[in-house]
Formats: sequence, structure tokens, C-alpha cells
Amino acid sequence: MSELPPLRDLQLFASVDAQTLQRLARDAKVETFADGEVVFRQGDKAVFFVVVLHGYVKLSRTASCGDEALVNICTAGESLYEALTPDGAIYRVGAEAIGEASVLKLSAARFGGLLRDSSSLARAVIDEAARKISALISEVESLKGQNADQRLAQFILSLCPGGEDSCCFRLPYDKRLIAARLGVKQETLSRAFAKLRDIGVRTETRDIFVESVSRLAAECRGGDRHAHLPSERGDFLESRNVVA
Amino acid sequence: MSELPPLRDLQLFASVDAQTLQRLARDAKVETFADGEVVFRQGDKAVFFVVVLHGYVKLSRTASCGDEALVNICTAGESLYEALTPDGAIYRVGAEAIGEASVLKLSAARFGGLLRDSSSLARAVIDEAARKISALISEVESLKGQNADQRLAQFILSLCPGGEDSCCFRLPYDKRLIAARLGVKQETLSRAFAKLRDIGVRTETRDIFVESVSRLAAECRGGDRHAHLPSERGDFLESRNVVA
DNA sequence: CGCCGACTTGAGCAATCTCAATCATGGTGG
DNA sequence: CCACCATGATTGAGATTGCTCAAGTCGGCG
Repeated sequence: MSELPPLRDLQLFASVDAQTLQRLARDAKVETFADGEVVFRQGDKAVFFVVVLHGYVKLSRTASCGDEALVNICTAGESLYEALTPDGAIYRVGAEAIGEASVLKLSAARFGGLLRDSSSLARAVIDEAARKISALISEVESLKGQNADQRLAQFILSLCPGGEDSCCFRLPYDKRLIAARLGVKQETLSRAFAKLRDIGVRTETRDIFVESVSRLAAECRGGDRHAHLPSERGDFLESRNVVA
Repeated sequence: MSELPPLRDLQLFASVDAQTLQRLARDAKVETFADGEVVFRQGDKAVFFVVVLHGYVKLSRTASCGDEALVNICTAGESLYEALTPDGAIYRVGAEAIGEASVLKLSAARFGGLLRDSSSLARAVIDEAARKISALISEVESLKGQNADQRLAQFILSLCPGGEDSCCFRLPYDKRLIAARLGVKQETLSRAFAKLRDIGVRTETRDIFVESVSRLAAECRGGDRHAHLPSERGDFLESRNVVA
């Protein structure tokens, strides 16, 4: 139970009116989780609307046959909106902290009420949903149309800070999770990393060094086979606001 | 340009207040399309919020390398919400009629304004977004965790009318599209249909006869390997409303 | 030192794709 | 009525991709 941070700083609430923000703050609870701790389970009654404050929270859905599909990895400022069923009654996916993480919990019932009263809050939620949809469409697109190597290339690309054509940075979480996120087995991911080595992507445990971001971007579009149309950076991370 | 149908009858607008509905109707345009006609193109400026009135509209996204991933097939009462980018400026996917179809076009600018003024409309959009998210999560889940046979089984299952354990019905669109929807090639789909024949799913061109729906449901959970946890009907089609 | 977890690598296998041939089926024009 | 074609669907054979299982490496850390 740590201090309540200013809600205004969260992307989700950036343009919500002050009064609503104040009301939200009134019953907001902050909770911290250690690595691997469960935020909520798939099937639980959805009593809270949850927003990530810091760290990463993994959303995954386990099918009746037992295998688990990673749905998203949410980070600071994102809600766990996609965890809710369309009727908002239960969580359709489970949520678990990756590394230490803290979240904001808002009473779902009260949140629903504020949604009715505040158009800026409603708008914020609509924008948030649009971002989630956008990210999911990107995921479906890459699952259907790209092989493991290309998906990894795109993922790394999405992590590259803009600006320089060569860059280095650290992977946000371990390779087991990256594999799950890309929808492949760890062994396959490992081999994909090996292939990227040939086009100037060096990896050292968790550190990545990209020789040429543009070279990498070309890889996403299919190695060397085709090569036209302007590049378009994939959005494993997203931003902005929606509808009209 | 046909008659404007009562907006109230569309699932999307079912619980929107009368005044807003009236305002929506004021500038709503109905447009009809023949099979294969383009409703809008990927990258177009998003000047309309579009809702399907009847028939099917295919949403697909073509990557820079040219191959096209089917994102969704929308039917009566559904909006083409997921076509919008998070900032609502352009369409991130293209829309095309499958067979004859008609849609409602609402000025995006005006729609945005009404969204601010009417909490019931905002709520309707939030619910719609939640349904889209739910469907997309199901799709990601099945792409990551199931093979082609299981995906087809689940798809057919989602088309079975409830009630009887055996049933027959007609496929809503041709196998080319079903293949795209499931993310496999037509040949693979054809072989998957052949396998389902062994477990009592007979196909005659476009007509399907399912001997035992429960037998089919078992197939989705992994053929015969595992068999616990209560069944849960996949949602290629969805319904209901959201967020506490 | 020795174990453990995370990662890598190898070899064989299964699922899916690709390319190509074949088979309805429905419509068209003679 | 029939020959002919176009389209969608099926089937086969071989190439690819990714998976499984198993072994091996590497870096902490007790």
C-alpha cells in the first residue's frame, strides 16, 4: 500500500476533468506486487478497474485444455481494460506481475457511475479501448502474416528509441516472456535471435545492440524478397486518442 | 441509397437515448454495395463512422509487403469501429462488401460531438469496443494456441444454433474467406474439413451438417488428449454490454 | 564447488505452405 | 441440349517452418 500518485500523470487520465479525477482518487487503492504475484485470476468477479502504475503486468488466458496464451503485457499508464468481459462481470484473462509492479484499483461499480457522469472520462476510456484494439489488430496481423523471425524483428524495432540508426537498449523482460508474446517457443525465439545476428542485431543476455534500425525494418517486410512502399513502424506500444 | 432503418433496432444503438438517436438519424446516410465493392480504403481519411445494416463487410489490413490479413468480418448491427486508428484520423484497415451489403455512414465529426453530449451513446460505444476487444482476444488466443483443425472446429461451433446436439446450417461466406479468417491457406482449410468429416461434420458445398455439437466442442479442446474443465463456447460472434 | 535457472543448440518430427493437377459446378453461347 | 469455360474446392507431393525432446552452456549464488 504505497502513496496515491497524481492520476493526472497517467496517460489514461490525462484529459479527464478535475472533479472526476478527484472522485476517482477518493476510493482508489494502490497495491504492489512482487514478481509472479497474481493481481487477479481469470474468472474472478471483476470488482476492480485496474490501472498499472509501474512495472509490467502480464495478461494471459488459459484455455480449458490448460495451455496459456499471453494476451498483453501492460505497463505504466495502461489499464487492464481488455481483461474485462463485454458485460464487465468477470475477468476473461488472468493478470500477474512481472518483476515488481504496482497498480491502482478502482471500484468497478463506482467507475461505471463516473463514466455516466463525466464525458471526459468516457472519452478517455474510449480512447484507451481504441489503443487496445489497435494493438490487438497489429498482433493478429503479425500472427497471420509474418513468420517468427519477422515478428521478432518487428518487436525489437518497436523497442528501438527513435533518432539514431544504430542503438542499444535492454530488453524489458526475459526471453521466456518475449517468446510467449510473439507466440513461439523459447527455442524458436533463440534461433530467431541467431538469424538476426546476421543482419546486425547483437544480443548479450538482456542487452540488445542494433547496428542499423533501417536494415531491421526491412527485415520485417520480408527479409529481402520484396521492398517497396513506405516503412511503417509496428505498434507493440501505442499512444494517442480516438474517434472523430 | 435506400431508406433509413430505425437506429434503435441496431444492437449498437439499442440503449441510446431517443434524442441522440434522432440527431444521429439526421445526418445518417445509407449506402449499398455490391459484392467486392470498397466501402473505404486503408489509409483513407476517416470522415465516417460506419455501421453495417445488412450483409457482411470484410475488414482487412494489407502490410507494406503486400500481403493482406483479414481482421474481421462484420455483420448487421456491428460498427466498423476497429477500422479507426487510435487518433481517429484515418482508417487503419480497408473495408469491402462481401455479397450485397448496406451500411450506415455517420459523420465522424458530428459523431464525436454527440459522444460528448450523450452518456448513453458513449456507453454504447464503450460496450461496442469491449465486444471488439473480446473477439480479438479470442482470435489471438486461438491463433497462438490452436492448430488449424481446432480453429475450424471452433469456428463451426460458433455457427451452430443452440439447442439440439445435431444441427445443420449454411456457411455465411465462401471457404476462401473462412480460410483467411482462420489464418490458413485454402488447401489447409480443405484438409481440415476432411478431418472433421471423421468426427461427424459433413459438408456439402456451403451446407454443414453437424452430427454432435458436443463431440465437436471436445475437438476444440484438443482432439482426445485432454478433457477437463467446463466447456466454454468460443466467441467468434459476441454480444452483451460492459464495465460494471 | 555444485546446483539452478535461463538460455542455446542439435536432431527428428509434425503442421502448414507451395505448387500443381484434378474435379465439380454453374453459367453461357451455340 | 451440350460443349466449353471460369471459379471454387479438393487432393497430392515436396519444401519449410516451427515444435518436441534432449543435451549442453553459461552465469549467479548458496
